[in-house]
Amino acid sequence: MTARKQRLDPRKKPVQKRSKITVDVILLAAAQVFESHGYAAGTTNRIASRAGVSIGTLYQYFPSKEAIAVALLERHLAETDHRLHEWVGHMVVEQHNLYEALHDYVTGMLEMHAKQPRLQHILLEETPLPERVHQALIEAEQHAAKTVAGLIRLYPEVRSNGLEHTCFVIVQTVESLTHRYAAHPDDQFIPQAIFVDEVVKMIIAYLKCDSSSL
Amino acid sequence: MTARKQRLDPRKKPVQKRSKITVDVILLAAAQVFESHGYAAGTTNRIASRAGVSIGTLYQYFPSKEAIAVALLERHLAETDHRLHEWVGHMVVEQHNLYEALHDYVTGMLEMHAKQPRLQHILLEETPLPERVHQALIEAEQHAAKTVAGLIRLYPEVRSNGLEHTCFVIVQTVESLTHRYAAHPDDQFIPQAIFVDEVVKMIIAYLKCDSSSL
DNA sequence: TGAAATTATGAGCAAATACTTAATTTATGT
DNA sequence: ACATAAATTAAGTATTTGCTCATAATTTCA
Repeated sequence: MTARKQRLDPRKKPVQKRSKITVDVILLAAAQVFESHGYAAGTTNRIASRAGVSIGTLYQYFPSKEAIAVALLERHLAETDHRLHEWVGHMVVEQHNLYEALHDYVTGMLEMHAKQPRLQHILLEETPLPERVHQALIEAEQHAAKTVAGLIRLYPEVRSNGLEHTCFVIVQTVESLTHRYAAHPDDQFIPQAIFVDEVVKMIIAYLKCDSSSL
Repeated sequence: MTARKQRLDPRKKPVQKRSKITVDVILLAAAQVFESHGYAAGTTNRIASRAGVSIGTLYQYFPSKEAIAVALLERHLAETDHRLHEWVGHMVVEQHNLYEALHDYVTGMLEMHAKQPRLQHILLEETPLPERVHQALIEAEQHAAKTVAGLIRLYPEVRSNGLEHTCFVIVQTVESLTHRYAAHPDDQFIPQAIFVDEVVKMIIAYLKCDSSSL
């Protein structure tokens, strides 16, 4: 439970096929254990046991419990980034209008967050993460904001003044709302289709609005 | 560390002035300790020590560590609710236009979340809370949505169709965005005034927009 | 005053927990 | 086949944690 955190690198990196599988199995088990027990109660022994691997093996490839959580999160970050670029690719190829483009974006983010909502929540909020991971998260978000801005800028109906701030708010909004919606899928009284539509409507209105509208 | 959770009620409720002070001191200390150590590392012994009270005394008035966190959170919930009703009072008395009203609302929520952002984050996200607390949180949010809807409805420039869903999205948006903004006050590259203004602008645009705007 | 009720004490327990290490098994390449 | 490197094992350590309980101090009120 204590933060010893002496070792920062794993003792071994997997070189044989066997151990690469072991690492994968451990991460898979960790995801399941964290998902069903939370971070604090997701003990390393339980993870090892679930992976069908001895606790010693686990500590060969992960220097600490924290390292496991970080590895899991990095995976998720990479996937989100991949998803975003996939979206950009689609937008460039197919000629979508603004509504369709934003609809795709919001839907994609919602699906992203809906995948393992509890695990993501645990990793992002319940787990005390090292500073560098927080930095990485912030940078990823800023990168996303720029990417979105680059695409949105192309649509003529979008007002151009203050687009910097506007896109920041939009990315934050989509991120927050989809995260929130996906995190509590049960106690929502709005169906997903309507929810996505409303969010898109709000963003479009925001993008078009005259800034002199007191 | 373990979740024993046998006892659900405190052994004693404070009846003398002395013990009432003790309870307050414990809660104050708990807030400080959680804020600086997080939930897991915010041990009951540390809380008692910080409060200048023996660990036994702490357990006279709080049956478990969890109970302390819940008490702290209930305090915060009550304050939020108070704040909301105060806002409604102001709106009814003074005749604000839509922009002013929403500006007050967003600012109020932001101040609310900015008060002890780290503590709130720890209590809301890092702490494993019992189900009934989650229920209370959801109910509080729905209550807030209805209150906001009741006020917004009065403004003639607001479109009337689908206001149910619209207000749900608005409350979620304000809640999420202010929470997020307040949680990471350092790494924001948008000043607070501009942030609030942008959010209000978005909401107003959303409230006015024609729903047939593909 | 003095006895009953309330409040405070803190050493210590039982139950974890993250992690180590010495020994063993399995794979690799020649 | 065989020596070396890689991978796995699981019993065990040191530490921490939430919490109890027997005792003592203080307050209340007759």
